Amino acid sequence: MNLKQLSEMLGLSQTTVSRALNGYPEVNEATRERVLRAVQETGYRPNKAAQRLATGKAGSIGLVMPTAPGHYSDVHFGEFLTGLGEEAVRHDFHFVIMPADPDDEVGALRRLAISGNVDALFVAYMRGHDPRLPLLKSLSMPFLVHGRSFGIEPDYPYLDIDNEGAFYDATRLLLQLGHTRFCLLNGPEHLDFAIRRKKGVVSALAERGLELPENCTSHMSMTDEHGQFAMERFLQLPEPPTAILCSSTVLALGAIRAVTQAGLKLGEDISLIAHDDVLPHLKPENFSVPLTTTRSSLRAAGVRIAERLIGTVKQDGPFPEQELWKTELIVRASTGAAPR
Amino acid sequence: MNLKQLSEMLGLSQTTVSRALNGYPEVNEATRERVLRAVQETGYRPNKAAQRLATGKAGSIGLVMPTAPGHYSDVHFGEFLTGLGEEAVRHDFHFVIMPADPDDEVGALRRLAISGNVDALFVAYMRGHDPRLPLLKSLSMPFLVHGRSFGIEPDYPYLDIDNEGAFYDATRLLLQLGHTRFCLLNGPEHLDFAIRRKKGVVSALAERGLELPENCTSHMSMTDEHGQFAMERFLQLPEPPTAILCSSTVLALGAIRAVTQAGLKLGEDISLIAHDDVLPHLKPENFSVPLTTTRSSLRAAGVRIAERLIGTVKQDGPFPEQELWKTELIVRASTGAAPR
DNA sequence: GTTCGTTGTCAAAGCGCTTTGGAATTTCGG
DNA sequence: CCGAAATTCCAAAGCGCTTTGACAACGAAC
Repeated sequence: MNLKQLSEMLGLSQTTVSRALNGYPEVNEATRERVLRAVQETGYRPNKAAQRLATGKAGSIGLVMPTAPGHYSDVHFGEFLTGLGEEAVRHDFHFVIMPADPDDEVGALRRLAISGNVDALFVAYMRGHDPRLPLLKSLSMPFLVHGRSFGIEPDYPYLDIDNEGAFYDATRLLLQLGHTRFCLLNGPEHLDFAIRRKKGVVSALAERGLELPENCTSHMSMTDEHGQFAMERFLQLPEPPTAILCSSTVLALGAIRAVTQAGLKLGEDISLIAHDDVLPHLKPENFSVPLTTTRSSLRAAGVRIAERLIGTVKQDGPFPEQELWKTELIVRASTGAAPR
Repeated sequence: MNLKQLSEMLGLSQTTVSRALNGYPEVNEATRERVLRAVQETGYRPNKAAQRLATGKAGSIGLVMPTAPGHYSDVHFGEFLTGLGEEAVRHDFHFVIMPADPDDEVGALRRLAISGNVDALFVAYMRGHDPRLPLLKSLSMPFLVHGRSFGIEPDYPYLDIDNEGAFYDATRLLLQLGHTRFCLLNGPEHLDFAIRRKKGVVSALAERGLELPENCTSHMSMTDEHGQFAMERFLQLPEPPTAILCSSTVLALGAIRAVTQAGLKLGEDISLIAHDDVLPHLKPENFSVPLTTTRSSLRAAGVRIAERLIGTVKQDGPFPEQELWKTELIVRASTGAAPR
């Protein structure tokens, strides 16, 4: 069933039917009623490809999903996507997901953009000096960035959380509890959030005249295995840390395993604060020792990003170009006074 | 840059350029070279919407992502998607993801299908007597199902793992170890895999004249919280179980917490076997007591499904219509002889 | 009774691509 | 050197939709 058939069936022209469907005013209410009823009965749906070809829009936002053999799927990605989806479904938008090797993000993004398949672009996993940003700016297509790119003038639309502030606050709390030997379990070194979180820790320590030694920070993709591995290394240092900052509850899962296996008590021998993306399957309050966390819902960020992006495409704006969300520091049992 | 401009630039007709690009034989090699070079230089890419309109194909497979406020994002979904993506990227295919309320799966699927935006459909989270199956069959569009639908003649293309066999084998192992009191921590009741796994357990027990009482099975979405909650209930039964079967390592995570908090020893007081989808962030060998599991990689299934689906669209077939993968039963430390 | 807005409708052009049916050119056997 | 076959290219139609510009039909206004 296409427009032509439908209009013939109704004895109307395609124009009139199209207008009736798209809510144009210059069509008789009775006629519109009749058309709408026919659509109900026949189950007619406009062909999106044709619609896109004609209008240049088709209600889709594009994103690149990093994937490759050997590349870990990221729990955080799924959670974020759910948030995007939750909002998109309300507007009958969909996503075009282009899987791409992480080494070819720029190429994939360009292909996606000029494929004429999407109305707007979304990018995440920002890096320092991210090469996608110049591309995006040159593309004359709406886009929105989750995170920011350290080292590049923030003159692009983004939504980010205050990573630096979060880890600054967390570090200060641990300092107040008397800790002096810190370690940081961070995400991959090149990623923007990792850079900023480290910065937060370093500057809080600096205020007390302390440093974060190179061998007390570890950068890795955020799996529990990596967390355990790194924590084991930390515990073997000549002066092992008493305070741990951790970029994800997933990392914390592994790190805590290492702590326990070393016969240490979390919240007594070792204090730990993790960043909590509010992953539904991994709640900090459910850890055997409930975790003190800096919290910001990844999913909520997804919802908001979809909202802004869709709004931009539909020209519902204006939206704030930049948003920086504060995180909450929630104290639970994994932090305690430094052992003496 | 579009075809017309490109062809004018080259002094050729659109036809010739199009043919040169799409590998048709009736074009001079020298001409083809020239066209290809021009494409390189200009960065020309065909408009997918136009291509789709003209050919009816555009290299995309559609899937519905269940999502709603309050609906848990599912780790398994992300992992599976990564597998799909890994294969799709090799063929320059992409996904169109339509988010939809779980209550409106059928409607969303229909909309996606007749939107003219996808070449093939993929569905997962199959239920018993799944209403999407009749729809899919009536749609005259290639599709592939992950899982099966209990109660419907399996005359549709699917890829599934042998859920019943897996849990049958796991139960037998526990029986051989002398266990007699079993509990099953299962996924949502209406889902096909849950139905079959339960069936596997029940039939293995039946062979020994045992039953699985109603209050010894629990159906819920697979988060660690639910796992813990259900396990706590099981442990309060008048005759608590010594053997646990568990539909996911995520559930196991919570269940084990409950076991530990009850002061029981895993692998001694309680034996547990979980199904392992090979989630990279949750490896059974990394549990404090390494987990005995039935294993089948969800990601590998994703790769295979994409391979078949893309092959079908490209008419590369023939592919087997149905595939049933065996799982591996891997014994680790979480299973031991029944306590006496 | 003519003119002028309104209102409801339509025919046709155009979006960027593929593909059909033919035309122009080249090749080659006889 | 001619006619047929093979090669190389082109003009135009068509995919399903939106949108522009125009046209009847109808009162209202002069």
